Amino acid sequence: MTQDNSEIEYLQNYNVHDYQVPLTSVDMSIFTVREGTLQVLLVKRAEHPALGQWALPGGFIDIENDPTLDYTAKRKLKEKTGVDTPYLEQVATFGSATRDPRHWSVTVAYFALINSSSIQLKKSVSSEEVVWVPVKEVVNNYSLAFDHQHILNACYQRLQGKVQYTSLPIHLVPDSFTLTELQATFEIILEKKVEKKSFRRRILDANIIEETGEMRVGSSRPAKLYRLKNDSSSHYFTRNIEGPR
Amino acid sequence: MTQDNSEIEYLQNYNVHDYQVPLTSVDMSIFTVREGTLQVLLVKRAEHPALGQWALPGGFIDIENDPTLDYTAKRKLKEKTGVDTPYLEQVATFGSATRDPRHWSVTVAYFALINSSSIQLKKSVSSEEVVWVPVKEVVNNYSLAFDHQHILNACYQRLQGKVQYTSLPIHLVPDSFTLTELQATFEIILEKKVEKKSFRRRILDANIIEETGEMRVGSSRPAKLYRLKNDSSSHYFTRNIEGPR
DNA sequence: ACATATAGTGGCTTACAGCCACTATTAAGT
DNA sequence: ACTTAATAGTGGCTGTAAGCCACTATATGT
Repeated sequence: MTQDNSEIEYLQNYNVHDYQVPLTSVDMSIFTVREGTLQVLLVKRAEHPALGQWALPGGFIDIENDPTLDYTAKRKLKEKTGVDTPYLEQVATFGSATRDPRHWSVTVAYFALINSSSIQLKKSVSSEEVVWVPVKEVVNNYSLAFDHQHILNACYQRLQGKVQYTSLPIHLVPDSFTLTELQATFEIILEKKVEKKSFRRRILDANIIEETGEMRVGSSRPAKLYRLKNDSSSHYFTRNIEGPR
Repeated sequence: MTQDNSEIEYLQNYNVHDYQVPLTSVDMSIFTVREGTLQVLLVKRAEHPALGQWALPGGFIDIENDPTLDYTAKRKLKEKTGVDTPYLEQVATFGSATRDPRHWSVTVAYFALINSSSIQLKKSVSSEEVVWVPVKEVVNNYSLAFDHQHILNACYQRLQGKVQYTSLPIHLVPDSFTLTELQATFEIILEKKVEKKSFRRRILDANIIEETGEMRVGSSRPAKLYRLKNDSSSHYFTRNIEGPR
């Protein structure tokens, strides 16, 4: 069915402000692994409401300039970190009459994974106060603005859950990495040890990484460096990683 | 940090209509298994825009009366089907400048699973035209309003994906069911045969159902009837179901 | 009684994760 | 030069849950 005259007329007379609509925003958990822990980026709110409180970065959709919701998320990420091509995943949407003191409000939560070598970039981008904080610390003894604690929890649980059966942590290590470094990243997120042999079999059999030809040299036997293969997205395993009992 | 005077003042002067906000709605894929296929409920749009086209049931958040987004979804479901306590899961949120001709628009997609014995109820609830259509048919040769085809696809893929490692189809069979009936439901969604013995082991070992004590009698050996155990949510298996090669 | 049909099981095979000890390869210390 | 420490990487067995398929069990219909 195509547009007829009555539809054209309807659209001409349509005015958004005739309706009560919720506020709609995007909030993100930007994760990285630094200093041996999973950390999340927080900003200190520079405006009302919740002025001065720590919060997840986010903001309203820019109706004039954002073509899509994903674009809004990417824009926010770039504003805070300077990072352009992260792993970005939509997690869930939270909406209620009470989560924002201003109005009925809806927020779409995303998480982004950026590797620790990208995070230099963030410093000079914005004048806001911005910090990296270990997720565990935030979950246990921080108080974030609005329901951001709850949102962060949802993002963290999604991440932790997916690490059981995907190769997501590849996006948290630098472009070239050793298997031991990758395993350590898995262990940090899972909060448990992973068995070396089965980990290596799993990753190698998945056929998602390739040797760079280079080696990482240190104070002992050098290790092969790998990179992500086609830059294709994530691999899904058919079994969960279990780890030693 | 608690509210100070400047925050109170800010909130008093706040007016939603000073800002450009997107329209925000909820759309749902309501699934059931009927006549041996997975079907989805469609409504014929009775209003502009896309008047007369088939669409997923959904609508705007009722700012005055809906406390949460989930409530909006439940309300819509009840309006269309009369069903009160379905399995309801949020799938994803789609937002762009172009998906609705009226305005920048955001929609939160849910799917609901209801069992085939509940669907009597739907008839008299609303005067709108409402139909059950096999999902495969819609995906292949229907044209739905807005981006609803795309939304349906996302819901369908989420469902199909989760059936590999959860017990979701329990919500698509009547309150008491035989293992063979449950297996058939899995097979319909997965679009492949499932091996009888391993299916039964898997479900029984998960400890999520219990015998009712009754039997389903037919034209051959009667089968034990089971019910969902604690009404607890879904079980997650650590391995995907594979099915015969 | 016997055929038919579906319910339900026994017991082997297969796939892949865990386990753990063994070998390999480097830098640093003497 | 040789030894030690340290981390990289592997061989080969065990364990778990899925697949396979033939077998038994229990009803109805004639």
